[in-house]
Amino acid sequence: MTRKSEDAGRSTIRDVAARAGVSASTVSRVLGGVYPVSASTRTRVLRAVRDLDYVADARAKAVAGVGTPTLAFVLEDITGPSFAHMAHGVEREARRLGHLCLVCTTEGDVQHEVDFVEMMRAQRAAAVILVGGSADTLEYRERTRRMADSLASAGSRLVLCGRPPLGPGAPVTVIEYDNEGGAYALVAHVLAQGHRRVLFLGGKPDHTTAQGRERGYLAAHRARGVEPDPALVLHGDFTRDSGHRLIRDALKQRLEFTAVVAATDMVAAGALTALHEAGLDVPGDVSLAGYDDIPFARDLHPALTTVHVPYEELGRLAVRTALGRTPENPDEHLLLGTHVVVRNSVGPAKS
Amino acid sequence: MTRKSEDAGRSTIRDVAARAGVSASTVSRVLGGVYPVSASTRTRVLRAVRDLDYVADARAKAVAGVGTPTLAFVLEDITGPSFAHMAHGVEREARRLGHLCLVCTTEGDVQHEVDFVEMMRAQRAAAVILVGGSADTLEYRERTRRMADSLASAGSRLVLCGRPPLGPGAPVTVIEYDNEGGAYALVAHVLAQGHRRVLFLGGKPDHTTAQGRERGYLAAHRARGVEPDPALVLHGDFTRDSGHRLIRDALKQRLEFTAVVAATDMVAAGALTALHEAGLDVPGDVSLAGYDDIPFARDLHPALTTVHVPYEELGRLAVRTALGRTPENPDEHLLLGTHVVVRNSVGPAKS
DNA sequence: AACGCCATGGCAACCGGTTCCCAAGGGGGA
DNA sequence: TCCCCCTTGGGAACCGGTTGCCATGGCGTT
Repeated sequence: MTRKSEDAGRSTIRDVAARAGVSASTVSRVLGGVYPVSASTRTRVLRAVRDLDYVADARAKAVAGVGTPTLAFVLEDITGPSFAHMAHGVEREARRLGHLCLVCTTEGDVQHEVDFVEMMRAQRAAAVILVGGSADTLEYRERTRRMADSLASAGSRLVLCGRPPLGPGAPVTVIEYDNEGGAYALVAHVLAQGHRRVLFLGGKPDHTTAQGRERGYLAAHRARGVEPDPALVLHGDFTRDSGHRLIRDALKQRLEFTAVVAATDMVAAGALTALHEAGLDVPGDVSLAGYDDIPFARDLHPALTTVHVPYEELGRLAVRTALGRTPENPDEHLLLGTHVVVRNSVGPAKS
Repeated sequence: MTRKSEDAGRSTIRDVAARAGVSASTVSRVLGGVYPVSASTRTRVLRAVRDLDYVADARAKAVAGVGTPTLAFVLEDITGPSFAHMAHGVEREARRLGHLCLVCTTEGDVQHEVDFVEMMRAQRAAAVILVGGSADTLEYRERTRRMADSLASAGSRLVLCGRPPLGPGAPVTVIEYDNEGGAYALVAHVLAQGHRRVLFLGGKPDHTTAQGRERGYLAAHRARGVEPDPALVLHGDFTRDSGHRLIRDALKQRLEFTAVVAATDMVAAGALTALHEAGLDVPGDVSLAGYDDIPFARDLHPALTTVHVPYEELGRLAVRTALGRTPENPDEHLLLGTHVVVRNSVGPAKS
C-alpha cells in the first residue's frame, strides 16, 4: 500500500497507473477518451479506476487548464423571493453552459462583497454576477469600477444585474429591468381609476431600484397633469415590516389617500395587513398595488395588482451575455421590459 | 514582456518574482506572512504585486494543500421559501467557517444529483449537503448510500438535511425536523376547536416530508379518539397550485369538511384563494392551517396558523455538524423541534 | 580580530493532473 | 523477406503555487 492510498482513501492517478501496470499518462489518456489506447490497456485501466474508486482531482485539472469553469453569484439575501428567482435563473443557465456556481450573500456588507470578488478573481471565475440595487454614490462607482477592472485584468468579467451602471468605459456587462417604466405604467393604471391621492411606499432614498420606481410614480402623475403631493412619498426599505409600519404610521397621522403603491410586493403584503388591521377594505376603501409579481401576490386577499418582472429570465440573461460575450462586442447593456398584472386590489376611487 | 504577462493580464508568481528581483519562493513567503523576510525585500515584492495586480491562483493553492475549503449544497428549487431559508443558513455558516459555497439545483432530476455529487468529490468538497424530502424507496437508499460511501472514501462527507436517513452504518450526517410532531400538535390544535372533519392536503404519497406530516395528522386524530376518514386525505404536491386545485375539486365533489390542514404554507395559500373564490369565509366557514411558517403566512388574510420550522437554523446546523465532526463521533443524527404558531385562520367549528 | 549564530533567500521537490514529443514494436504491402 | 508506417505508450516538461533544506552573509560576542 502506497503512502497516498492510505491518506483518507484518496488515490492519485499514479496509484491507478501502478495498479494497471501502465504510466500516468496512459491513465490520463484513457480517462480523457480522445487519444487512441488499445482495448486491453483501456480495460485494465478502467478496472483499476473502479477498484480504487478514483476520480481525477478537479483542482489539479483546473491548474492544468482543463477544469470545469466556475461562475460566482453575489446577492444581499437569498430569502427575498425576487432574489431567489434571479438566483434560480443564474444557476440554471450556468449549469446548462457547464459551469459550476458559487454563491455568496453579503447581508448588505460592502466589505464582504469586495473581499468575495477578490477571492473570485483568485479562483479564476469566468464571471462574477452582482445582483440587486444599491446606492448609486461616487464611492459605489469607484469601488465597483475597481472590481470590474481587477476582474477584467484577470480575464474575468463583472456583471451588474439590476444594479446601477458605471458609465462608459468600464469593463462591465449590465442587465437591468425597467423600474421607471414599470412604475409609470402601474401608477398610470391606478390614476386611471380616478385616484388622486396615491401613497407611495418607497425604499431607501438612495437605492437605485427604489429611485427608479419613485421616478415612475412621479412621471405618471405629471403625465396626467396631477401634481404629486411630496407628503405622500414615504421611505422605508423593501421588507414586509417596512410596509406594515409605514401604513400604520400614515393612518395614525390621518394622512389622506385613496390608494397605495408599494415599491415591492413584500412591502405591499405588510401594507395590506396593516390596512386590514385598521378595518379598511381593499380595494373598497383603499386600493393597493405592488411591484415584482412574486408568486404569493395572487394569494393575497384581494389578489394583488402588481408589475411583473422577469427575474428568472434576468438571471439567465446575465449568465448568457457574460459568458457568450464576443471580443468585438465586449460591453453589453440590456434593459428588460416589465408589464402590469391587473388583479383585484385596485378599484375605482371612492368619489 | 513575458509570455505569461500578456496572457489576459494574468500574472504568475514568477512574473512578480522577476519584477521584484527575487525568487518565487520569496514572493510566496512574503504573501504567506509567516516566514521572516527583510523589510526592503518585502516592500519590493509588495510593490511588484501591486504593479502587476497579482493574486495567487486559488486552484494552484488548493492543489498544494493550502486552498480555501469548499462546501456544496444541493436542492431541488431555490425559489421555495423554506429551501431559500435553509440555503441562507448554509451559506451564512459556511462563510463564517471560511468555506466557499457551491450550489446546485436539481429540479427533481435524480441523475443531476448523482452527477453533481460525483463532481463535488472531484472538487474535494469538504461536505455535500442534500436538502429536502424525497421518496424513501430502496432505490433511494442504495443510490444515496453509494454517494455517501463514495464521498467518505474521498475524505468528504454527505449531509442529509430534511431527508430520509439511511439506517445504521452509512457514513452520513442527518439533520431532520420533526414533521410528525409538528403536524400532530397542529392538528390537535384544530381538533381542540371542535373540528371533526379535517381535510388534509398532502404531498406526493411517497415523499417522506409529506408522509411524516400525514402521520402526525392521523396520530392526532387517534389520540383524540376520532377515526380519520380516509376520503379526507388528499394528495398533490407542495405547490401553491396543488392546494388551489385540491380545494376546488373537493368543493366540486361536495366533500364535507370544516377545516383544512395543508402540508405546506404554499399549499395553504392556494387553498385559501380557492376557498375565497368559492365564497367561503376563513375561519368563519372553514378553518385553515399551514406548515412551515414562511414569512408570508402572517400577511395572508386571515393570518395563517401554521407550524414554525427553524429552517435557517437547520442549514446552519447542517454545516456545523458536518464540518465540526470529530473522529470519535462520526455519525450524527439530529432532530429539530417545531412549534405551532397560532394566528387567525383556525376558529371554532360551526356547530 | 576571529568565531559562531541567526536572519535571509534560493534551489528543488512536491501537489495531481495534462500533453508534447519521441521510441518501440507489430502488421501490411512491395 | 524487408521496409515503412501506424498504433501504442512512456518520459518529461508544464500548469502555478508551497515548503523543506541548505548556503550565504552580516552581526554580535569574546
